[in-house]
Amino acid sequence: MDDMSIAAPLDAVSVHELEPWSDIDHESLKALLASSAVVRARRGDQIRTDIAILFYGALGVERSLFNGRRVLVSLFHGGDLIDLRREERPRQGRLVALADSLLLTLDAEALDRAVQEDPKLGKTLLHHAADQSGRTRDHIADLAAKTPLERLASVLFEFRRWPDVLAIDPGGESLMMPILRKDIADYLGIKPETISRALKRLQSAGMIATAREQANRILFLDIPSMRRLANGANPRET
Amino acid sequence: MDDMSIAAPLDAVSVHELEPWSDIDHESLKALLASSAVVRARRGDQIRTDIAILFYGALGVERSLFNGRRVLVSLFHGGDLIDLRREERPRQGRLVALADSLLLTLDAEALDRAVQEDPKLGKTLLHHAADQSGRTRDHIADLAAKTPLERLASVLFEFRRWPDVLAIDPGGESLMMPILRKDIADYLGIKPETISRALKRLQSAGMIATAREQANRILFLDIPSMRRLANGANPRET
DNA sequence: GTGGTTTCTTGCTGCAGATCAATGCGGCCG
DNA sequence: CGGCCGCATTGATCTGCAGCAAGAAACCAC
Repeated sequence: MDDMSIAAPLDAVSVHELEPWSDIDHESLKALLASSAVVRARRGDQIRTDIAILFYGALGVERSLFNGRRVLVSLFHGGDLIDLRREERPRQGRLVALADSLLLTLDAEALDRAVQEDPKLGKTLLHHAADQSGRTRDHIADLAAKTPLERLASVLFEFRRWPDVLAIDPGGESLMMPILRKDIADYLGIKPETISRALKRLQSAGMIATAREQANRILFLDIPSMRRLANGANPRET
Repeated sequence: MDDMSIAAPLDAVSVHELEPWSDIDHESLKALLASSAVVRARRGDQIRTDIAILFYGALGVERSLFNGRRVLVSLFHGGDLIDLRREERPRQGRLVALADSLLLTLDAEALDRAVQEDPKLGKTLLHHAADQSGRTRDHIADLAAKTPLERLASVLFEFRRWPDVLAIDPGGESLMMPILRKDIADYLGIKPETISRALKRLQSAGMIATAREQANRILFLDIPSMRRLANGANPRET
């Protein structure tokens, strides 16, 4: 991993506190951790691992086209299990940190063994895979058919589900933007300028507000309208 | 399944001739087929099954937004194994036939059993899943960052890999458009008119030609340029 | 603190693709 | 054989986002 440092070793107990992994048998987790490494990544670092558990932060799979065009194919947040073993041709996608992150890199064989020993782990993994494939389909629908305004509303709801973001405001009435405008733009297939303008439109429509003194904090004022918008309703119809 | 008819039963031998399934042990396949139904679907039919092997034709997962906007989230072709069991919320996607198709609907439990008995089947399934997730990522990159011209070039290469299409011209120097313009458009996130115009541009650029007397047949004239275009090179740079 | 760098916002302009509308083409059925 | 219906094409116009550039704000290192 580029420019990444190995952080203080993590013990099974603290991983246990991470919501999605809390029901895994303590011993299985411990064995798995024995083959793992805790890694701290800073924004911009590339991460060269096939399998990882993201503890907190934000990662993305990045692809570059000619003319400097860049796409973020998918986003990962705290609690996600990332498994890129299936990735076809190499060079087609790089895993990069979009925010300062803490993650656990796992050994493929150790994971396979742990799954065999603890059926609950297998179930958790499967559930995560299903969740991620669902997110992927949602994302395709966003990219194929939605306006920038709708895409932004959609991604704001996505952020609202991120545990890191939730932790700051469990009520869910506000969120801190977890990644840069540029990265949101590359994820949504639009330009940062368009994000700015779309945020302004959401404000003047009374759906959101920005917190004074915290420009990067978004307050949700009208969640039902936002939801309709995110689902592809015409803004004039809401 | 709407408006679908059960076709004459298929025997293991004929499924065996389908390329991706040819290395599966004959007995495993036979057991699996015992729990299956061969179904013929016409263009437009909705298919209500979680698991199917597509024999020939074209299927797509369709989503509808408000304002009549429609997205084809993914496309399947002859030889594909379709497994929608993981599909999250229902109503979010429907499996529909985009061309007259012949498929084998499978029983989930029988498939699981067959996988346990024949490791090769499991390997084949995994390979297919990896292939499809790769296609999905390619598709996201297309939607997020490519121009309509590039998207069209990209989907033409995708069609060129379809066995049905290949069967007509094994050399791969031409193809019959396997699905309607409207469906291609909904898959690429553009309008049918734009497809027409993009095809014309590819013609005047000398990359393709249409066969006389067969308007729907595309002849590839300059595959390297097409490939560069599909990969996101600027058309002026090719 | 201060200076420099990166990120975000705002204004202006141009153009690619959507939209609307008309025509062309082909298959199918009476 | 002729008429109809669905699909594809072509043309003309409109609009929303990209592109570019300047300025403001936030962030970082020192």
